[in-house]
Amino acid sequence: MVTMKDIAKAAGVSSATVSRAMKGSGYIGKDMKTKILSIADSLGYVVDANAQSMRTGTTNTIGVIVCDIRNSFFSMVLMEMIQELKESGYTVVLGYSNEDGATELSNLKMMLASRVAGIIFTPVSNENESYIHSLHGNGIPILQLYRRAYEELNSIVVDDERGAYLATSHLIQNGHTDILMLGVDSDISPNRTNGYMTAMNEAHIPIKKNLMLKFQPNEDIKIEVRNVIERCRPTAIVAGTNTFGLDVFAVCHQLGLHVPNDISLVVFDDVPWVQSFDITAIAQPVGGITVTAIHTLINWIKRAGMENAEVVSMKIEPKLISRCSVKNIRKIT
Amino acid sequence: MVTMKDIAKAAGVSSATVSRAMKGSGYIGKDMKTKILSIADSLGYVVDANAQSMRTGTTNTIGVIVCDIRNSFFSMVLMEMIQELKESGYTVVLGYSNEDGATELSNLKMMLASRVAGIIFTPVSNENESYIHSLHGNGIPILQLYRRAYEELNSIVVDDERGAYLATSHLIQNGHTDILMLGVDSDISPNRTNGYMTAMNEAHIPIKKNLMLKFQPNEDIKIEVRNVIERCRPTAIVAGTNTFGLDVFAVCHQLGLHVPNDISLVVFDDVPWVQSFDITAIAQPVGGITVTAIHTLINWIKRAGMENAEVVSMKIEPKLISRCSVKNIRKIT
DNA sequence: AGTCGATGTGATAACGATTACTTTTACAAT
DNA sequence: ATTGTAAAAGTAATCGTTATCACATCGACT
Repeated sequence: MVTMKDIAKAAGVSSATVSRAMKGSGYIGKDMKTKILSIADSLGYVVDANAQSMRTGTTNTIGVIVCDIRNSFFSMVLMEMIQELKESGYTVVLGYSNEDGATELSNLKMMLASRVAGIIFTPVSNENESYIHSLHGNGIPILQLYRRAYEELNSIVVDDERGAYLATSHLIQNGHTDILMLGVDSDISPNRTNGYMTAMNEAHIPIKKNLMLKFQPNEDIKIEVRNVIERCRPTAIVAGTNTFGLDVFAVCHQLGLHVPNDISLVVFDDVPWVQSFDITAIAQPVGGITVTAIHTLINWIKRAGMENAEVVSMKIEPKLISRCSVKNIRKIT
Repeated sequence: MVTMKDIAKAAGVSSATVSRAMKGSGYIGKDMKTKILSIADSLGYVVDANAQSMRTGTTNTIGVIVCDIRNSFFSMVLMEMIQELKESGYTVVLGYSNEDGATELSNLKMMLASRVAGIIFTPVSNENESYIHSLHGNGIPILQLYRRAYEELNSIVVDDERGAYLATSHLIQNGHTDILMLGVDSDISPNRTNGYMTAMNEAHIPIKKNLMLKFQPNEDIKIEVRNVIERCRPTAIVAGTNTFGLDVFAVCHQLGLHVPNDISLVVFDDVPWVQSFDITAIAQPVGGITVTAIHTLINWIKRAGMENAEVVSMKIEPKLISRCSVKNIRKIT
């Protein structure tokens, strides 16, 4: 590898001058600068980011941990983040927690070893609290995205409760009362089922416990959903994640049920397959929220040292996108 | 941040001893080792991977560049890779080329700056040849995955031509002759349409040029597909990527056509939505190929210095998974 | 003429972990 | 008692970059 020393030798100057030419900082002669840059270019010089960060004590690396890449929603989020971070000059170190706390922890440790300048992650649970705190104590800005497991940490989330409320209300407005809610079971966000309950209560529809279920985010729920559909015959379903929505379709296919004629469906997250199959969806604003998250984090990084005591906790409004997967079954009056 | 020096001071030894205790290499007393490790633990010590790599001249970082994360297939590939690399002790730096050569190049440069130990990527085109060569010249093992843009570089790909052949043959066996091929247009892999042609020729079915199309991998092909379907009324479609498959469904929905009754469909890549909607698919073996790719790359890294002149170029067999999206329209004889 | 300040460059010391080399210690073999 | 040898631990240099300090040059102004 070509180093600054090599360039210095070729240009007949010291490596300090080469450094100044590269960064454009400090006093550097105009001619010398162009000369050095052209030599560097011809030798194929590339900075050693590791050496750079060791000397400066800072890196331009951001750690990102996603909980589930199979869920297209998180793929979209990841894509947006990478693009935005790259534009801001950051390198992304990627971890994958697979909804598992221990894996999340080992990823966090790896990122600390890489001396990341900040971390964005979708927490799996709140079981890594002490470690997260030690990171925070080390001055590493941490941002929770889409889930808020740690109250005292910065977070940007979508109002899931509101989303479930919108979905359920929409179904109620279309005449449905036997609505199956496939919620996410997690000590972090029991919110989606709350929204369901609010909408049902508001419409004075009694809630049947058999129709309000909670599952692990990465659970295969086909068998249970099939049982519920056969036993309770709901006329509509709210799928709390888009993978749950896929499972619903698989079950409907097994049972010969058609959406929306036999059963209506609203799905969380407006991902490509949901769009192509024209499914009514609760859209979480991926683009906006992601860019906001990145810029927020970068701001925290830049004013390191300043105590940013205030915990930022943003909550973003989801939208219902009405498409063709909901049938109006209201009796004509 | 806690350094080895801090631990050394606390333990009353030199930092060299601390280093030996950490690595377990060289001569180190048993008691001293446990003592040092416990002190390190209580102080919350974490190695500085940057300092480590500067000193040793090697990193345990692998660069991964994906071309399209929206395509669930690549999400699955990425997920597998991260898990496998993590198990092998590597850190992943992620780049996203978005099917764009210039973006690919800037990602490659970033990775060189990070002094990655190796690169796995799905090339966009062969336009970055000279830069790729310079990386190779710098002794960085590079592996092309799923696409082979650079002949002289190691590659692991699936036999796309064979996949298209399987898909087309399957449709022909089910009585279809007017088969629309939605291929991928790229100077890298014109193979999928080749397989289509082979199958058609074998069955002595004349190929209509209107039915053999090529598109950019990330192109929105809905309008063109709609036009072709309306004009040519094919009875079956081979979607060369699963995003093309989604577009086909969107168009069918617009036109009121149902799969498989009105039109049959075979899709490339056995991703979650394809499984849930019970679509006949050409499955590329994600798990196997990915693990193979990782291990291959790690082997190259480990025996750096040895000239590994032979270019590894693996081609893996795709499989047709027969499901419910193909209708048998053969006349009963 | 002499002082000041602005500018250009060199020399050098870190950053934190590793390692070749050296020193010390312990203990066995002669 | 002396030498030999292996284990344990210390010393210091090194990786590539950059920040700090020092030095030199030049023009301008009192």
